[in-house]
Amino acid sequence: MARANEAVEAILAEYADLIAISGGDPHKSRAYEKAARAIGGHSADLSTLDLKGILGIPNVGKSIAPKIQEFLETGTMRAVEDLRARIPAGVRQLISISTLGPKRALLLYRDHGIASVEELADAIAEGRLKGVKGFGDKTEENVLRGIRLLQESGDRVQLGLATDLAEELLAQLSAVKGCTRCAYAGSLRRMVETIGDIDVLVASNSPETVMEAFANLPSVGRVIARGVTKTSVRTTKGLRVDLRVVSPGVWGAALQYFTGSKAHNIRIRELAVRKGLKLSEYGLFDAETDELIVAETEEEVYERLGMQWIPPVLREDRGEVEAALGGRLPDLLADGDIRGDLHTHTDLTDGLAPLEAMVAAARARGYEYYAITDHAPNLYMQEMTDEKMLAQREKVRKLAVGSPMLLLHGSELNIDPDGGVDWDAPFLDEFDVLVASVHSHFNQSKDEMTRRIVRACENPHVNIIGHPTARMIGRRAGIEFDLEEVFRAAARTGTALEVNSFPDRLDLRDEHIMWARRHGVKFAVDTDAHSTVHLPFMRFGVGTAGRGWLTKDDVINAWPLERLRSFLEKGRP
DNA sequence: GCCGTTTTCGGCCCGACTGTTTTCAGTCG
Repeated sequence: MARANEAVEAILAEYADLIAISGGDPHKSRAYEKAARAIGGHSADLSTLDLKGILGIPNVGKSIAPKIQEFLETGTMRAVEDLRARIPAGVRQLISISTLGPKRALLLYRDHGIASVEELADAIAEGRLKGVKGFGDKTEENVLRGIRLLQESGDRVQLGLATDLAEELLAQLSAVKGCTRCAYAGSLRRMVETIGDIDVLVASNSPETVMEAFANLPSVGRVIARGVTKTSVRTTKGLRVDLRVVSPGVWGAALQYFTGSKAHNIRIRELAVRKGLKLSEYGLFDAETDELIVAETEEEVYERLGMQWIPPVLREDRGEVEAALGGRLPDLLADGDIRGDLHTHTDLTDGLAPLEAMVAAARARGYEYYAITDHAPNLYMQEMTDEKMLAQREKVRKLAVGSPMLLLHGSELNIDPDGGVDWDAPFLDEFDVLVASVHSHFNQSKDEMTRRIVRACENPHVNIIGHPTARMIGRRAGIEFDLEEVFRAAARTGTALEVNSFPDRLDLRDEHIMWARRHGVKFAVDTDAHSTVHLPFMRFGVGTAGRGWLTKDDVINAWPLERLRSFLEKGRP
């Protein structure tokens, strides 16, 4: 269920952007940015807090707190409305283009009247920015690349956002009289990394009632189309949702059909045809007599076609049909298989929650073990020191006493341009687990980058390569390296590759996971949590791992402690 | 605008990279 925090975080972040674009005090902009982040990561739901409680959130003071209250009570923030009136939404979109910040966005708008990404693309294409201060050939090229990335993601939203919205809709729909079952289908059910629209399926004998209730849900902004079996709407946040209502008797066939993928369904239907059958969203039929054979559950449909039921995350026509026919589907990693999280942060660096809160939240998830891996000193902005790290270790050791959950003390190291990491061997020796990630120098040549990561794998202290491609979905393409060579090195050296569960990373991605697995690579499905509220992101990592065909044997944090321990030793003396 | 203290206002993540304005502003992590 979505909390009030997310909406407040979004509007404060927007205000921060608008201040920056309008040429306001950069520190003020930064203050709103910090407040937005703190609220997004705050463990309590804002709507349960009074003014005093709101003021208790770090970086929220006597100016921002009343604005939050205003927003919670009225749904708007006057200060933001005022700036929105002066700066078109399209101008704000300009700064989501990588390499384009508030200064140049302001210049483009004020001096050249460019008020949207499309207008900027046109202006560059028509050469209207030639000679404009700050826009040389290289800059134009970078901006165009940024625009392409943005346009490729189009109207798609990240998996996390779509999941929150879909679950909220399902909760509301299931309360509607006459709704006997409801679920989301489509790319969301397959846990694809970005979602174009949400497909919701309802089983009901009174479709009109359900359609009527759906069109009037609070999160629905506009009804695009309304028919007997299908209603399409756009939510207040701009995401398209298609609702389909079917009779309860054909639930399984409909769910199978609307889950897709298209390629998977084509394969399944061909299979049906060869067996003298016909499959549609209304059921599996005898092709000759049109007699209904099965339709009520997905399991029956797959079974009648002579195959195992296929988990939705596998339905991409990437070999799952053959495997299901042969009874060889993998026993996929499931949420319940995860025994611990091996990559998390606290407020000692850029996290938002103190160590104790993170540990308590992890314990509440029932983990057997849990690693704290704050940033290492070479990421200078985090201001980590040996002393701070050692003091944290003391705290971790004390917290661990008497705890049923084992605490591991680690760090997220920075892989430098040559493949080296922070600290020397004696200092590294004292950690329980070490993640190493690329945080800088993203533009090295492919060869240099490959050598860099292979060297990190070869480091006997490095257990996990964090977010291996360093991509940010819709914002930054990943770094480029020779995947084969890195996968071979990871397998050879006993270095796990991370499946980072953060919805804007999901890194490695599904195809890369499949590929790496064939080389015998092991994986760590981690959240990279910077707050207690990020720990549940684990489900997105598990979904992505499933899309990559991983079983619990492939994932080191699904292993019993002793097996994990021995992996982490990595043959060190 | 927040924070912390020097309790009343000054500092705010610090360093690197990139492209271009050839001496540094803008952007990023």
